[in-house]
Amino acid sequence: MRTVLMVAEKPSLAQSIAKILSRGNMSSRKGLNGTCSVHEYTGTFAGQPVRFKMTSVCGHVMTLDFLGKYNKWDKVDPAELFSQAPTEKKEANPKLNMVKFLQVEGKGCDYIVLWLDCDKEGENICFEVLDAVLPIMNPTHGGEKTVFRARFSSITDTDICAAMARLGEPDHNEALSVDARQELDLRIGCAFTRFQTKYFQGKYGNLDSSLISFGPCQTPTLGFCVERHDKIQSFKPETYWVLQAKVNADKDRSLLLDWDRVRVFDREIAQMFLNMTKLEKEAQVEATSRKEKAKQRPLALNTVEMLRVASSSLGMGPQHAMQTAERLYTQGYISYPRTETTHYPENFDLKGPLRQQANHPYWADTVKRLLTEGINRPRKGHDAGDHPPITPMRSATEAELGSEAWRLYEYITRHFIATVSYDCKYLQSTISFRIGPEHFTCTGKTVISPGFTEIMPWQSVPLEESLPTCQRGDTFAVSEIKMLEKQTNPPDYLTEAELITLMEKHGIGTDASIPVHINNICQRNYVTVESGRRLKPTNLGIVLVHGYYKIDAELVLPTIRSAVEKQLNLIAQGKADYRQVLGHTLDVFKRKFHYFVDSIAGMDELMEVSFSPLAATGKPLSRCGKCHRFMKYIQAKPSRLHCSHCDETYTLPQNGTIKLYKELRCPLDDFELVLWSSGSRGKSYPLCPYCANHPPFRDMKKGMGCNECTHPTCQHSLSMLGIGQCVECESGVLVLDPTSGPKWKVACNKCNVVAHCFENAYRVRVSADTCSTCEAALLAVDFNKAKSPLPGDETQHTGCVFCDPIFQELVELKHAASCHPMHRGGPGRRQGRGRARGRRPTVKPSARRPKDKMSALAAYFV
DNA sequence: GCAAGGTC
Repeated sequence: MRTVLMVAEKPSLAQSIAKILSRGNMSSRKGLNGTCSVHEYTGTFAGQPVRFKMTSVCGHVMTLDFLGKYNKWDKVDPAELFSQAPTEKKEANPKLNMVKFLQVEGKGCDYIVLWLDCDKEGENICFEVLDAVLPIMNPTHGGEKTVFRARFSSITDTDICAAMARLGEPDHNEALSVDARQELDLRIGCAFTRFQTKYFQGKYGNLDSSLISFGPCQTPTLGFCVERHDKIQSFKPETYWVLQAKVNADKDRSLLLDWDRVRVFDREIAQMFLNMTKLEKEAQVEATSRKEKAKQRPLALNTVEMLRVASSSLGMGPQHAMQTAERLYTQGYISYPRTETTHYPENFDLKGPLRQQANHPYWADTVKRLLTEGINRPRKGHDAGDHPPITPMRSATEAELGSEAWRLYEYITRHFIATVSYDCKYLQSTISFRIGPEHFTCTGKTVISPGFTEIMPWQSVPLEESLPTCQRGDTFAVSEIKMLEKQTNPPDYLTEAELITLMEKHGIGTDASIPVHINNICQRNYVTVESGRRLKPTNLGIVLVHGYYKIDAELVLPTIRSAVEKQLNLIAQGKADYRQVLGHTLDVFKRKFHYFVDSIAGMDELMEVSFSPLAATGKPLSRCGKCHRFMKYIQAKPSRLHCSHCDETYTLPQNGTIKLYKELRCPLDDFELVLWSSGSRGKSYPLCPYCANHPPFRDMKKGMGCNECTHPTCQHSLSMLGIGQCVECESGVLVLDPTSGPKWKVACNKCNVVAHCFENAYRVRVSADTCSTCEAALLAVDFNKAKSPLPGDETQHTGCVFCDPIFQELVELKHAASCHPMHRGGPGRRQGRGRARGRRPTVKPSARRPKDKMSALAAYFV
């Protein structure tokens, strides 16, 4: 029997499609990556009995990147990234082993049906799947067609079955347009980002961002926030005047009337109107009206609307809201949370999910009434052909979800119930008055039936006192008429919800990527989130956007994305050649890039105002090995040392503190050593600023400290302080931390394993002798007489940390605490001591040879 | 270390 392989874009879709096509008669198993499942069933295909294997990928299989050597920032001129630098496709998520998985499942298959999402990205993934699978599938049977594309516009029985009945072919042009987009985004984004980052970081010490990034989505996103900031800055308040009148409605009630002119900006004119009206005793009713109005029930919920409400009403940022929604989805509480669609499919079961809410303590009454009296037909929304709108899938309580997830779930559920509820109906009454020659109006709203606002109380029509009944010609006594002086107010900073709306409107990002872009501009310190989730640009954010405006406004305008997308659409429609469009667009941006580089002084002028030059930043810390003057320690990210005399910058390890290490010097280059520490519960090691940036030996990499240095005789090196192989990781070595006493530590130089040992010993040294059992270096430990835990009044003992029975009591294995609580812990403690008995690290003689001039010279004197 | 797009 022949086999048909079918591939969807995500595991959840593979399951729903397989369920529909097999009519629930399938067997499922997990694939080798543990994430994707394979659903199998039998049926007919091309007029023959076949075995179907339905599975999925997890989004894109591949991602685009530069060849490895072009990812070295200091070796490649960013301008090369526009054309010379070759790109390659890499597996998007190596952990998922997607290519291997597809090949294992695709081996021996005769046909393939592609069920990827029906958008351009999905079309592109079709070809990623084909690239992986076609080479290992069975050879075709005499030119017979073997590759099919299923096109569906919703995940419903009818649609899926119809798609299966008329399979087509994948659209290569659409896929190519995505290839072009990927290459453009990569080349343009990386070139600008690298140039800006290097240029400004090399000049300023307090930029407080480790990366000055640029991108066709993130930069316009920042642009929106700065645009609002500029409006606030340039706002000039204006004084205006309004007339306010009060009339007596009943014995003890007065009505406040609104002036039909609203306001005037000239005091004298306002005064004139006041003079004309203030002597009037009565207000004449000129007209009355009563209109029934409706406030519409909401459209079915899609992702962006959910994110807007999460931000504005729940105070939950988009990234966090999305994570929460995804968790609710995987736990089966809500439907798939990434969708653009606001229209329920025609045969969508609305009553099923509603019934599940019928006993919920918060909304049972409303739901029961809807079920007995009949639900309302939902409004016609937009069908993007992706997934149905977001709906609750089963009832839940706050206790089982936890308060954060509950609040989002509660909103989704209330929104869903509201979509099948009735519109809110209210009566709007208006009375038009005349006082002297001036006209005034009074309006009032009374609710006739609350409809959906019962389940969405925050949407209710505010309660107002009803207006008195009256008719044309009636008069009311004027109780007060006065002139008020007011001022126009500046707009406030952009709310996250407003930003989402702007991004959606201009086509910046997608429902899935909008939260990422917003998160990016926060993390890069371009904006901060203020109260009410308003986004206030930082100095850095403002300077960047103003700089782009000055040099080339197109770099920050929202049209930067849509203009390129227009070109890409031509590829997708087969109206333009992929190579030509790509080449042309790259050429345009290459010119923009060169112009930007040439004009960077314009942005730099703005930087100068807000930031301080490297030489003026930081505190003197340690001495340079070349000029022997003090270098300044710049704490702001990325933390580094700067020698203003030599005009050199040395980057330091991040996320820790740096101190001077007893004025000790590196024997290779004479630089003073510094001590890096991740905190009292973490680990610390000395490092040479020069070696960390210019690794002295072949087997050393950038950023390494003395605990990884293979210098044969330096007292701080791995060779002198290393004890034995790490108990947990593959390549690490446990190294004595010479600064840790009296709470001595031995820490792995690769992972976060730390052993606390010999508390209160006053001296711990690594001996030249090794353990006869495990070859680890022996430790010589000296205690004070009073504090010695050693047996028989001994104060000194030399032994192996792993094997010595006396030492075993004095050593405790732990993991270093990192700065962020999320990263604490690390791999679990192994059973027993694992392969704790490590060899003493040996250094290959070839590795000892110093590599660069400076250290070669110094090594000569060692 | 960089983009934006999928998805987990």
